[in-house]
Amino acid sequence: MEKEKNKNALEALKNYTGSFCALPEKDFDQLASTFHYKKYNKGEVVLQEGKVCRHLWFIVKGCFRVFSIENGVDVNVRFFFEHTIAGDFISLRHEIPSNFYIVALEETEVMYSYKRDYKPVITFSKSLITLAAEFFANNLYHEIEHGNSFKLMSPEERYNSLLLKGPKYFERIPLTYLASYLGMSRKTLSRIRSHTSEKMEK
Amino acid sequence: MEKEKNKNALEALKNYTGSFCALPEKDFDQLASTFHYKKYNKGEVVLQEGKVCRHLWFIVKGCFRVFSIENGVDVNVRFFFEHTIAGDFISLRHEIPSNFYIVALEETEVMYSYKRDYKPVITFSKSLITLAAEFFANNLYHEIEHGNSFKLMSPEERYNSLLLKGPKYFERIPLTYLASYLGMSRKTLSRIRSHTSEKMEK
DNA sequence: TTCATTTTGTGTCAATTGTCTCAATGGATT
DNA sequence: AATCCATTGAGACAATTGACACAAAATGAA
Repeated sequence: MEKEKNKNALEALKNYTGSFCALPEKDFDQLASTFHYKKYNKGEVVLQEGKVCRHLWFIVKGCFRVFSIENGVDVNVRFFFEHTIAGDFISLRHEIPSNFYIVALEETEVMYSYKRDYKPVITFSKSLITLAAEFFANNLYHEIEHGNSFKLMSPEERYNSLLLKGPKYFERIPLTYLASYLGMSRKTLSRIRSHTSEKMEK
Repeated sequence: MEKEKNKNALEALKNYTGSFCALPEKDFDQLASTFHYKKYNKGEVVLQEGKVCRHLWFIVKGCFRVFSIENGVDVNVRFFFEHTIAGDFISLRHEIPSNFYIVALEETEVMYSYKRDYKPVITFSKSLITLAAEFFANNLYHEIEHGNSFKLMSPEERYNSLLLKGPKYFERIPLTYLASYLGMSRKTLSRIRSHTSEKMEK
């Protein structure tokens, strides 16, 4: 049973890496061998603020939210859904304490891998370095677009562009968390929503 | 004379790549051979909105601003200073028309390289792929931090954190451009500045 | 220097957004 | 069914921010 889950999870991981670049079987297997299966309960803390992030997580099923507490207020900076690689990339890279909490929003299955395990494997394989470069490039483009949205768009436009990214945000993430992710108060988000549904009725 | 400039520029490029990872002489030379020297006048358009970005620019001296015109308003999303690599990375990667203008804010000297020239060189060298991965990772971290600043900080805190990044922003970039980069109106930026200088006097 | 242009600071007023609050809603659990 | 708890929507009011306009200051060119 546990083996079965592991197999499916590795299959998903293989699809994920494959979406960036084709890896020789051997290289994928070596990378995959550094990953371990784990399940988090809803609400379980994945990474504690102040701790160095020493793994990354490939999410097989479920999602994480990344947040910090600023003056007692819960501010969500990011969400990770299934079939993406999660982690505090800044803490991972510089091996400094994380400024964020990571918590499972749902019951979440992951494959996780320690940096001390995957790093040397990647360093010695050209195809895995290419994978890493593609991964960072891909993340960079999404960060740029998300960051630009704060300069180029009004709160309402940011809301609409999140709608376009798919319904999963609104189906699975409480609005309170989405509000801070969109850089607005819960009240503003609520106003936008009632405003747009009014329009819909007309 | 032109050769002399070229030599200095390549020296700067070498320092820059060296800050990410040590490259074998041969690999650096191959990469460097794809770069050409060019000088832009102040105000000169480097990339036109709607055009595909086909090069990247290593800035030897001077700076670029990246902006788009939203409803007739000039919104600055990024600045590139000397000793960094500039470009519209999204347009470059996907070879789609850029949403942005890039314009020289000062008289600017660059080494530029076409993607069609540098891409194949990088692809065949493990150390150059590593360089690319480090480059993307480094940019990603800065983008993450900048993006988070819109969720975690007030306009005034964003202003202060830009001050901490060094005086070059305020010495070389008109406040009008900085305001939109910081996601606030010129009026708000001006208020913050007069507010903080009041405090300084007390 | 002189003139034109760009950049900046600020006043006024309107619009937007936020804080605080509480009641309604909807699950989940027993 | 009854209870608990997390989530949501919205009212009242305050604070922040923005749009517009204009004058002062700085900059650059002739």
